[in-house]
Amino acid sequence: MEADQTASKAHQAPARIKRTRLSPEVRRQQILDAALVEFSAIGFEGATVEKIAQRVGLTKAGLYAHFKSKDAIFDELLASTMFSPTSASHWQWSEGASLEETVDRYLDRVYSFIGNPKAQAIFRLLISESGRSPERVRRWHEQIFQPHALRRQGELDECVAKGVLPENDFSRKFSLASAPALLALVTLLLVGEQGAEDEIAKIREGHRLMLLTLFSK
Amino acid sequence: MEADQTASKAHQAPARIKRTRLSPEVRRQQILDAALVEFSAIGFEGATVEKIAQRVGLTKAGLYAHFKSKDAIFDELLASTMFSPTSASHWQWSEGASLEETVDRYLDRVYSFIGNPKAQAIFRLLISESGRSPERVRRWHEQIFQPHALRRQGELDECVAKGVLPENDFSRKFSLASAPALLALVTLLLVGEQGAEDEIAKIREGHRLMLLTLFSK
Amino acid sequence: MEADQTASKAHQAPARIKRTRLSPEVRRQQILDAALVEFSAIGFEGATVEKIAQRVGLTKAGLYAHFKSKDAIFDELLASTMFSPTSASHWQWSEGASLEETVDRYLDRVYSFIGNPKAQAIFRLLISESGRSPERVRRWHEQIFQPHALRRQGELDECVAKGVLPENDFSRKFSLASAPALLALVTLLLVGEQGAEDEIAKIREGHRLMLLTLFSK
Amino acid sequence: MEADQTASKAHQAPARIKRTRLSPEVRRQQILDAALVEFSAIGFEGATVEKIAQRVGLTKAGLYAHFKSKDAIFDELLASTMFSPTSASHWQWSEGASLEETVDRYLDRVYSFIGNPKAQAIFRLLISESGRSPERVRRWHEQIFQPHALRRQGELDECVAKGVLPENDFSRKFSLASAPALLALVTLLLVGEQGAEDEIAKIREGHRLMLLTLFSK
DNA sequence: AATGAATGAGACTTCATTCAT
DNA sequence: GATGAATGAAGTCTCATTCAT
Repeated sequence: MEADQTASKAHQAPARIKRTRLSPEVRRQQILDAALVEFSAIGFEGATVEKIAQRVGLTKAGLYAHFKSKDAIFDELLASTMFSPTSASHWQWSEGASLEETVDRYLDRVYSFIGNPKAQAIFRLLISESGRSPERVRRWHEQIFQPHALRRQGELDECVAKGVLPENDFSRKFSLASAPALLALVTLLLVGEQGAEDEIAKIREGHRLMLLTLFSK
Repeated sequence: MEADQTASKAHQAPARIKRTRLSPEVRRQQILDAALVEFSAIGFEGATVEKIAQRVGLTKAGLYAHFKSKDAIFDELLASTMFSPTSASHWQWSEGASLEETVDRYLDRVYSFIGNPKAQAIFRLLISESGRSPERVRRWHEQIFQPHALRRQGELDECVAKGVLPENDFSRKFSLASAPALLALVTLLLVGEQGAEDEIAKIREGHRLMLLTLFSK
Repeated sequence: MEADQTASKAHQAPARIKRTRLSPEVRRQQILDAALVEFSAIGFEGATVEKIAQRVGLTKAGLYAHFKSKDAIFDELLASTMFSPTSASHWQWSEGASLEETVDRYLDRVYSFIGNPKAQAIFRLLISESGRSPERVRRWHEQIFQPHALRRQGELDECVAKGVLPENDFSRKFSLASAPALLALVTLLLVGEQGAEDEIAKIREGHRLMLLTLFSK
Repeated sequence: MEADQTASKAHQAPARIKRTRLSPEVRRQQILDAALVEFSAIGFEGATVEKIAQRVGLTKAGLYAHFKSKDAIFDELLASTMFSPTSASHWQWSEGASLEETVDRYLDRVYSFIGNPKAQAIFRLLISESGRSPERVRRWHEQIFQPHALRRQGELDECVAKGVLPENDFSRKFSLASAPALLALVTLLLVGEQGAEDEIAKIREGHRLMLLTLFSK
């Protein structure tokens, strides 16, 4: 089956890069980057070692000098820190900031995050592979996502401590407050970058109102 | 690569039965059902026609008497009405129901829906294939999902009309009010049925509070 | 592999004929006719029972009511009298005919014969299958072609007896005198009906001169 | 359908050899050679990539490293110079040679040529595929055969210029003078090497007389 | 570290043929 | 006699992986 013509740009042109000799670490990282794009675009089974290699400017055999198998690439990909959704803080307290300012800053960060192709790729890959490799995905959730979630919650808690946000059921569970952003991300994937802009804007606006309402007082 | 041992039960050893002759309508539906399970479990590329056929109790060639190609199965799957998330109403107004009762009834339905393996399969498939076949997924969104969303919003509107729910920014956009359920669905997929129960319960509880807060007054 | 677009017209449109109930003999003959077209066009291996059946307005299974197997069709085809190159006489003596008249009458018949799509199909089929089934083709040569050759030679002999043609080495071997017609037939197959007209005309003219020369005196 | 037991020797059980690594040029040529044998023996559709590969001592996948598809092999086969009927001259003038000597030398060459299994294979393949791929065969005729024919005619012309052969309608069209050899080739294919010897001898004898007669004076 | 020819396994698809209706 | 669903075998092609260079 031919994939749609309109496949996302990120996945186009695995054009053969010039042959270069690079340090192992750099190569490994290049390969992981390339693999993320390919795996996310057509899934683990659909992706081919050949294309991943091409994307890095290697032959298949050359790639095998760095990774034992396609599977090993996938494993390392899920384990890699690059797979942490983000390291940038979302909820950031700043001296004398109002609730509105804090919420708007949060929205800026989180909607910028979901617009990031890499984040989209990671999300798609995880959902896709949750069927084929539930164990690995669960492991990712525990080892990569949970710590990330703790950091996010920690940020929120600090905002509460500083009095910028109220202490209530909603500030106690950051993920609930983020749920609309997940809706936006899913919409983005299902509808595509182009068609989703309006819808995303609406979701974001609703998200803003919601946060202001839930965090009011 | 072998998929994890723990792969969801839905995706297991199909049993081969003796040669049976069925009407095209029945067979086609059987095939679509089987295909949904397989595609969702390992993606379109990973799924094999052989297994889909086995699951239906047919040989590969038998399957090809009903569908022109693997691709055609996928196409029809996305187009089939069965792919409409659900036809049961979510927001249901009833004479003299309180806000709490209405919200609880909604939560019952929506969390029962996301617990449904078929719904999970559809969601996973759509996200997975949004990379490989964005056009087809977009089409699904337009032709299958949008009408569904309109029905849901219509239900909500009726509750507002009957005075059960207030008219405000949140009742005007049902998807916003559903966002936490999406979070629950994603959590379910990433963590697995077993491990996610507690988390789901927490999300649901937060969801409930959120709705009561947003719809209060 | 897709065959050329330009495939000979004779092989086009195996359009489904209306379903009719016919006597076995008629059906068998229809099937043989259809099989000749298909076999000749793409060879025994390339031809499909399905298409042969369609061409007759039957389903595959229906065809099997008349022939035990694809192979049996082929066998009967080679054995059928229809496979005799022609039953019309080539060399025909007539009272007081001149050499030129006799030769021209012969040329009319033989060049009309090689222009006949059925004759072309038979020739192509025999050459093609001489690799796959040499035994069967040899049998055809013995049992179908040789008698035919004898008849042709008999006709020639009669012309000699009547004094229309001289008795010499060339009148003793009709096939030698026909060789240029074979050249024309092969040219026709290799170049196609359209492109070969001029060439055929030239060959025929040469053929005429040759016969007049060899049979002169 | 099993082909006859008596299928020509050229088309028999290929032996598998250990893994060998050869240069692309060598392999490609090996593959083309093998393909000619297989295609000619059972036609393009009947031939299998597996057998062609085996004949070369490769696996299917190995073969696909050199050719994109079965079709591509066929294309290149028809285009390859090896497909030129022969490069050796047929009509060769030599100082003071008599007509008889010149004719006999010609007959030696041309009957040796049609006895060559490769020539037979090419002829059979072209006739067979003239149904399935008329365009390609026509192209072969134009680009490969025509130049060959010109060379042959040129040789004849030189014999005329040197006074060895007369200038007349028959020396002006070499193909006419060759027609009996074509008859011999076709007889060879239809009857088989063994059974045709006598017949071939007779045709050749007739051919000789014919040439001497037509070229006399 | 890198290549490219080679491999074995397996995927999709087609087809001659059967069988219950 | 005819049908259409079903089958088993086989064919083309792809792909992860190996190995000699």
